[in-house]
Amino acid sequence: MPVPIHDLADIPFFAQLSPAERSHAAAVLHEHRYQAGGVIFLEGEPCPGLFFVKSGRVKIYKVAPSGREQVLCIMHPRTCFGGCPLFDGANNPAMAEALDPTILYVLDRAEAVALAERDHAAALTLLKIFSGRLRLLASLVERLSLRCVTARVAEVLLTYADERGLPQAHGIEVCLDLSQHDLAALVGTAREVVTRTLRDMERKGIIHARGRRIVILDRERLASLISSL
Amino acid sequence: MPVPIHDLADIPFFAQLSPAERSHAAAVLHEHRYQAGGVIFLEGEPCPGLFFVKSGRVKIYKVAPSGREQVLCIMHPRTCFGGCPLFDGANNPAMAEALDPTILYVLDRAEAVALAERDHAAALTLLKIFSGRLRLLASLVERLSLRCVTARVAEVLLTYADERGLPQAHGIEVCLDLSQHDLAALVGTAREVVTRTLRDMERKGIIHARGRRIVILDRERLASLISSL
DNA sequence: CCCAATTTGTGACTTTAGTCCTATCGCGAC
DNA sequence: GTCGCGATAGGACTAAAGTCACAAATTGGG
Repeated sequence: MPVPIHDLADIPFFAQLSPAERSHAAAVLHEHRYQAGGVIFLEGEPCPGLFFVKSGRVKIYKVAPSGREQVLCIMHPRTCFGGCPLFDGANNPAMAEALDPTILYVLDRAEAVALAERDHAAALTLLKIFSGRLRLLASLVERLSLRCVTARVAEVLLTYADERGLPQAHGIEVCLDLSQHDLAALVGTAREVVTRTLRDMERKGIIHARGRRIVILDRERLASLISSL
Repeated sequence: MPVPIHDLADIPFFAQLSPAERSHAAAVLHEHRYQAGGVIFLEGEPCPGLFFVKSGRVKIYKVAPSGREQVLCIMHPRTCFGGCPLFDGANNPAMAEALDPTILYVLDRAEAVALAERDHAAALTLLKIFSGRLRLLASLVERLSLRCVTARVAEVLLTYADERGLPQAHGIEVCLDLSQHDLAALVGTAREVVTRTLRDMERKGIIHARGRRIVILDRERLASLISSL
C-alpha cells in the first residue's frame, strides 16, 4: 500500500525531510486503518515502527489490573507516536487505541531507525518531538501528584477551550469528543468522579454541559479552580 | 575552569564522542560545585545548558504552591539532565537540586545545541537518552495514577535493592540515602504517610528499618505488595 | 559532650476520592 | 415508533490518603 507523497506534506515530520527522503518514505510507508476502539498496539509488545496520524485520534494509555486506565497522551492528526522503543531497544511502554475511525501511516521499525541514522535532520526533529513529549509527561506527573480532581478537570476544559473553543452567545463552547470514561482516564480518576465534578461545576454556573458539548459560562471561575486545593 | 579529558571518559555521553569532539567538549565545559540542598536551577527559568553529573546526586522535581514536592527523577553520576529545553525552545520544566555535595559539568546551551547539530552520533545518543527518560516518566505516571502508596513504596525499595542492595545475614540491605521527606516526594505522598507505611512493613516483618538503612527480610512479601490494591 | 536543628514517629481527625448499585437518558438499529 | 444498549446521573458507603499537632530521637557543629 504505497502512500501518495502529497499526503505526507502536511505531516510536519515529513515536511521537514529532503525531497529524496520524503519520496523514499512515501514508498516504504504502510497505511493502516482502524475503527473507533480498535487496538493499535499493546504495552509490552515489540514496537512495529513509527506511527503517524493521518486522520482520527489515538489514545496512548496505561491500564491497571483492575481495568482502570490512565491516558498519557491523545495523539492528533499530523503527530507521531511509538518512537521511544525504536531508540531505547525495549518494548512498547503503553497501549495505543483509536478513539475515532483512524488512518495511520507506519514506518517500519528498521526503516525508521535507518532514517534517523542516515538523516541528521530527521534525528534532530525527533529530538524536538521527544523533548516536547517529556515536558508533557512531566506536567502530567505534576497534575496527578499535586492537584485535585477538580483542578485537573478544569485544566482540561480550559486547554481544550483555548485550542478548539468556539465563541458563543453565553460563553465558549468546547467539544471534547470524549466519553466520560475517556475523560476520566485522561485526568486519572474514576468515571463517576468526573460525572460529579462536571455536575458540580454546572450547579455553580461555571459550565453548561449538554452531552459532549460543554459551554464555559464563567472562564474566570473555571481558571481559579485550577489552583484549588 | 577547564575539565580534564580523562574525567570525561567515564561519562557515557562523552565516551561515545569522537576524540576530536571530546577534547573540544573538555575545553568548553564548566565545572560547578554544589553543597547538599543547593539549588541548580528553577522551574520556568531558561535552561543554561546540558548538565552532567560527575559526582553526587541531583533531584529533579516539581513543587506545588502548598510546598509539596514530586520528584520526577534522581540523577546519578555519569548521567545527564537539562536537555529538553535545548530542543523544544521552552524553559526548565522542573527544579533541580543537589541531594549530596555534587560536582556537575555544564555544556553551555549554545555549545550543546551546536554539538547536536554538528555531530550526528551525539544527536542519536541524546535520542536514546530521551527515549529512556520518556519510558521512565510514563511508568511514573502509571504508578501515581494506578497504584496505592504502599505499592509505590514497595517498588522503590525493591528497585534500589536490585540496583544497590547488599546481601546480608537476614536479607538484603538497602541504603536509600534519602530522608523520609525526599522518599515521600519520590513516591508522591506526604512524609507522614511514608513513615506509617515503613512502620507497617516493619510490624509485618517484611523489612527492618534502622535509620536510612533498610534490610529487606521478606523479598517475596514485599514484591507482592507492589500489586496491592 | 552538649545543644540546636533536623528528622522521625504517632495519634486523631478531615477530606478526597474510589466503589457499588440503581435509575434514567439518548441514540441507533430495526 | 420502540427496543435495547451504552453512556450518564446520582445516592450511599468505604477506604485511602492528607493534615495537624506534638513528642521522641538522631545528628552534626561548636
